[in-house]
Amino acid sequence: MFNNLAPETDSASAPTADASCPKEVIDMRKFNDSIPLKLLRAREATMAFFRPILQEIGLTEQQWRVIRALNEYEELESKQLADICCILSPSLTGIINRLEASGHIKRRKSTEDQRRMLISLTDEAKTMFAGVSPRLEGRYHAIADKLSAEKMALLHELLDEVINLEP
Amino acid sequence: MFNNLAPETDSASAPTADASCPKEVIDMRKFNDSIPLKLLRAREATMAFFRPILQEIGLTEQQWRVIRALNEYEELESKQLADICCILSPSLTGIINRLEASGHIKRRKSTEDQRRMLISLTDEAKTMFAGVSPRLEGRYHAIADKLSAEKMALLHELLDEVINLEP
DNA sequence: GACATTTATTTAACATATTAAGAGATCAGT
DNA sequence: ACTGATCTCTTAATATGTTAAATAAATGTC
Repeated sequence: MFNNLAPETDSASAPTADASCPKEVIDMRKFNDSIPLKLLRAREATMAFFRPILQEIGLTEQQWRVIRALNEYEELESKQLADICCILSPSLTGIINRLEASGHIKRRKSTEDQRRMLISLTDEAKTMFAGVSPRLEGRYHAIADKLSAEKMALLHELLDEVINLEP
Repeated sequence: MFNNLAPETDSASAPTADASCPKEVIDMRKFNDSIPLKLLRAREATMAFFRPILQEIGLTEQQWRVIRALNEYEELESKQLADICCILSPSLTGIINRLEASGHIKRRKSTEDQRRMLISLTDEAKTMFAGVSPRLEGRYHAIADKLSAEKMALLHELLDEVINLEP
């Protein structure tokens, strides 16, 4: 039997601790124990520290990720950018277009391989990045402080291992 | 899905080790050390275990999350579902509509509060869930095995702490 | 050197994320 | 009972996620 019944009231059954879980389904994880969901929630929790600042400067998470990568690698191909930023190519196409239209990035074609598109930040974007980056770094430190540096380091290690998992 | 960086060909600058990094910014994290990005990558890595199965049955991640929650809580309000599944209400509206159109869920209005929409699985969806769930559980165990149960438990603890962080 | 095969990027079609605003229902205080 | 605030859900507008397919340039093979 796979269905475990939640207690029924009319409108809502709260996330019950449910101590009456039968042994046949003892290994069945509860909904909230899902690792992918927890990773999603954890990401939301951390992004909550940065979102207000990004919203203030009118950039989305993904746009900032692209700008941050370009600030570090100077010039990148579209595919490299997609890999680094964890954004699929079709999504990146739109992001690049909008960032170019807003004057944050510039593009040129590789002279060797006409397929490749090389992307880099404009001077204005570099200046903007330098101005905003400290504030975001501050929020990052806030996270590390609240969690403790030790746990933060441990989390990094574990996440690296998870990232390297392959089906 | 997200491969590593391709080797540099054109004029693209590699992940600059940049020995000339001044001390003022010695604590500036490299791009790939961002916790939100790592959480995103880790989530991708884990979802890679499940995605093929979900694609096989023609359901998206979010749709499956909703179905999984309803299977556990039997009947939920739209807002409860949004909270549990970590999906914003406007997104959930569409998901609910599509899941209803495809015969996976049914909805009724609360008799007490005409604002509230109560949602539950159809019998067909319950049967489908019971059939597919074991396969997904198997993939879940594959993750736990590759990572080790101890690290898995540790990761759960750390993620719970991160989730409870507040700006 | 013609040809099928790869590779980088884009387009298309649909689903979801995000923020703001709107329509209805309920509740609080008067 | 009346008004205003609050709550639930939906709609709207824009941006991104996801898969498949198209385009064009480079590569490999015979």
